[in-house]
Amino acid sequence: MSGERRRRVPRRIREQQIIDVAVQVFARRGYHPASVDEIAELAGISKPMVYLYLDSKEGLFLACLRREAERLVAAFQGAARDVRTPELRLWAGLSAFFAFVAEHRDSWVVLHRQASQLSEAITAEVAQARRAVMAEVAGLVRDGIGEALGPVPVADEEADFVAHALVGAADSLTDWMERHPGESPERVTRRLMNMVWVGMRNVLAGEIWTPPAGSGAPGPEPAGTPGAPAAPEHSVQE
Amino acid sequence: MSGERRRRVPRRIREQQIIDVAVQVFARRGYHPASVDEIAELAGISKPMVYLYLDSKEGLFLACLRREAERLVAAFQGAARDVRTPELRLWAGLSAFFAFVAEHRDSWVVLHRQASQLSEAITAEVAQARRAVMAEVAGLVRDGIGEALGPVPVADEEADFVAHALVGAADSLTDWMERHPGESPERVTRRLMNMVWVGMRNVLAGEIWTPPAGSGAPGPEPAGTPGAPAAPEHSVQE
DNA sequence: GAGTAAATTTACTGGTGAGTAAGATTACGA
DNA sequence: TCGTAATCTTACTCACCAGTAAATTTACTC
Repeated sequence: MSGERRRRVPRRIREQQIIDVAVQVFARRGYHPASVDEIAELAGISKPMVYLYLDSKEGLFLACLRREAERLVAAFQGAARDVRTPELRLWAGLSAFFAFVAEHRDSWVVLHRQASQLSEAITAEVAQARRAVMAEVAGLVRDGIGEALGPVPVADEEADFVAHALVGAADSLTDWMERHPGESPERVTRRLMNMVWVGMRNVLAGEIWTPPAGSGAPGPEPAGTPGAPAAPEHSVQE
Repeated sequence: MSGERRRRVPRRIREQQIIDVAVQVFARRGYHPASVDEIAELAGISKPMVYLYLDSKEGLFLACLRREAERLVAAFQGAARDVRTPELRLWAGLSAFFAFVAEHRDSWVVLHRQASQLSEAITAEVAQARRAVMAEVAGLVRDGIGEALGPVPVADEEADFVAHALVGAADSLTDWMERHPGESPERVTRRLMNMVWVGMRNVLAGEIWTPPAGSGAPGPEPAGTPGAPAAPEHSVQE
């Protein structure tokens, strides 16, 4: 066959190669079922190299986590930078998120789906990453709404609520995108923004929608609309 | 305590006891790190019993999955039944969901977080359960909007989009609830409904919100999509 | 071309956990 | 009372996999 001898490669590069493969394998199999042997083999290397460079399986996973999280956050912030209004920054951030996931599906799987049932350190890392994203989004929300709505005392709690809903929706829409390859990240973003933009303002300004009273529905009755009209009229001050 | 001899128990009951424990352990540790030995021990039973009744670790997990999914769907549908308008049904369904998660956190963890990186059969089961939930929600959305908006041609695709966003948001808000124990499921539901109700109509009626044109908007999409046939990239109708 | 540090390998250990064989014990009806 | 079917246990096997010891080879420097 080919006389292709396995060339030696400096540590930095090898590390990245290992992490590249590891992200794929972790995404494919999940943390525990993934074996270091397989990762080493796919990386065209022997197992002790992995341990020499990344310390342990957990260390390897942490490295994957950190690198991919950094990339995602960078994409998010990079898109939002240099954009004037907070509304547009939110748009840009979401758009970048969808584009990122569309292009680096493995990264997203590792970051999100796989990182639950792991040992302390990892769980902490993931939780921190998630908190960071939440904070970022919550900030955009707060700023965006603050500007659009004027000096309204926007409680952090409210912004946090909106951020959670937004991130969760975006995350879930990731699956939807997978089944609709024709959809561009921009289009998905537009739909999502359209879906929540007005509502965000409502929530942050205090709740407006209430479940129409009566009608064996759960909960107390604020008794706002007696006849339970199908669509509670919203203050859509666009 | 001491003199208490271990009574024999008929199969049906033992199975439920085993599943009870398994749900806890799977939720706590995750699928792979969970050991059948531990589950057996906590169930006050020896390992072969588990294999006799549930066939395998995978069978055990599947049993957990099926039971908890059934419970969740039952709660969801039970709440929506006997409610007149679709809008209220959606409200009732979401409310029931939040109440369920608040009360059976382990069930939700098993159903959602743990069920990703597993062998064929399990992945399929989970995917099916998720699809069922999505379909349910999408149906409510379509009906609710259809009634509120009159005879509008609501594409299934649009309803599916909204359903994904809704379910994802609800899922994520689960975490938010954990950090806000004072919040009742009803209140969370109200906020979420307030946030998306108007937007849903917008999305289903065709997109309204568009990123304001020009303004140095995010253009970080250099990679060629110039000839994209499916989605007109810059349909920024002002 | 030595000399040296970095890159890399072969060949192991030890522990853990899924799954099972073979049999012991209890309830329960005829 | 006795049989028998269901319930339950002890005591294994076997494979897989994280992690390591010790050496071996390559590249780079002087």
